[in-house]
Amino acid sequence: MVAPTARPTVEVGDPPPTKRLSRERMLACALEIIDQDGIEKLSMRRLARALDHDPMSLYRHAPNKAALLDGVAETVLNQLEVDSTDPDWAAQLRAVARRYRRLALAHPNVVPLLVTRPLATPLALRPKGTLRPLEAVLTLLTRAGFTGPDALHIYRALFGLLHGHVLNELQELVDNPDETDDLLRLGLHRLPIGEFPLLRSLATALASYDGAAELERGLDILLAGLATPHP
Amino acid sequence: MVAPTARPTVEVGDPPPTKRLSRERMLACALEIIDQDGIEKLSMRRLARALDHDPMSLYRHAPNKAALLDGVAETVLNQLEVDSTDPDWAAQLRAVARRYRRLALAHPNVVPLLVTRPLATPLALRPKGTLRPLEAVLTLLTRAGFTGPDALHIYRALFGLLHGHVLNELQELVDNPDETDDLLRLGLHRLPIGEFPLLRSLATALASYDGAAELERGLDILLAGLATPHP
DNA sequence: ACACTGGTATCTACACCGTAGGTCTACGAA
DNA sequence: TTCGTAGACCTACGGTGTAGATACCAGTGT
Repeated sequence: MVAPTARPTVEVGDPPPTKRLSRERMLACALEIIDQDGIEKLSMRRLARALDHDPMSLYRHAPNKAALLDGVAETVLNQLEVDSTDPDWAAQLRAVARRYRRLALAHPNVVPLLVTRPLATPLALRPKGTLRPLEAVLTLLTRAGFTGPDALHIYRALFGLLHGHVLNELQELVDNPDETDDLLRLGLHRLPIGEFPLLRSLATALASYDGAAELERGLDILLAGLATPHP
Repeated sequence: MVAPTARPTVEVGDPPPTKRLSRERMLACALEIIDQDGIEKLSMRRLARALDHDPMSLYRHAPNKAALLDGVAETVLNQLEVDSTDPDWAAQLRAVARRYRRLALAHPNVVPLLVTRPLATPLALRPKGTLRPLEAVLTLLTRAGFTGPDALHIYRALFGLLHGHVLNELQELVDNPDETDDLLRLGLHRLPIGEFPLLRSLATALASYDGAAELERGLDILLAGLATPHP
């Protein structure tokens, strides 16, 4: 028992040991965990452990876990650049689409959040970062001469296409990448042969999916279709 | 202490009190819960309670909760009719699309499962009910003269469109349905006015979204686009 | 110098979750 | 009768999100 009265200001480890928790740091760390292990492995406790803080401190920067997930989706979506001053609106939409695809492929585990979270929140209550791309596309299109409703229509068509495409592309994950035979690589040999003959016969076609080309073709069709008669 | 030796065959309540649990009953009940309260409110314990059984009995019919969710998605998707003998393939695709939309609107809370679960499972390991519509569309299209890869391509385009559209349409939920003013009804008055001027100005356009018409237009564009040059 | 105050970090606790493992019961076959 | 087996039930474990109490600490008024 040495100097029982001495109570130095710092004792057993600075309470905010690494750094002073901020919303950005928290969301960045959450994104990292999700990228590595998927959404369902992200828990408040694990996130706090990764940040070297008490779990409850997280609630200072997000009212609950759902809001935290919204925040993660927001940080990813905020990396989507939209140049609303581009005079060639169609080219800019193409560029946005390509960037969106790149983002989705960079964070495949976040895609369920991107497509699903908006279903849970009425539009006006969504995190502002989520609405920014929408507003940006709207200004791009109205500057190009479209009316408001038409711009909205085109925005919806574009992101419908994007969501659909990204979901398609991310499904093309491979069962056993080391296998050389497409049928085995995709695990299709497990299918009851009498029941799914066509599906089984398309092994090589399935294996040679080209996401980038597929998206370009979708954009071709969409942009051509938008040029034809008004809704 | 009366007759300590007496041990009647039925004691405190028939152990399977309501009925003899089956996979169908289990999935139907799970679907009901999800329809009412959403996915995150479905727990094994609550499902068991609703079925008047022990939670652990559920594991006799599904190896784990993820499989149960897959089963729910499967039961919904199995209600999607595809007539692969229809000689007019385009008309049949339209019909499938409309039925899919109707299904999604009937079970909006299941849609996250429909679009998300496939991301977690390689194609060949998915529940067979999930692959049935795929095989059916493929036979429809090959009977119509398309090659296998082309049929696959069209299938992907169709379901990309459908997923995108359904996600779009289900976002259009309204914040406060009693309000007459569109701006208030959508809660758009809460947006910082300087930041989202266009979005705010589109309140009435947002409020008058017509999902059925939008889908038809998407189908028009898609089917027209498929008629033009080959990939 | 002191007491007080208000915000922040931490701790404890609660109700619930998914599910591994063991036990009890009922029933068809030998 | 005995046995094997399949199904239902129970208990228990480690985890979850988060409400609420508590501990701390800077800043301010006196």
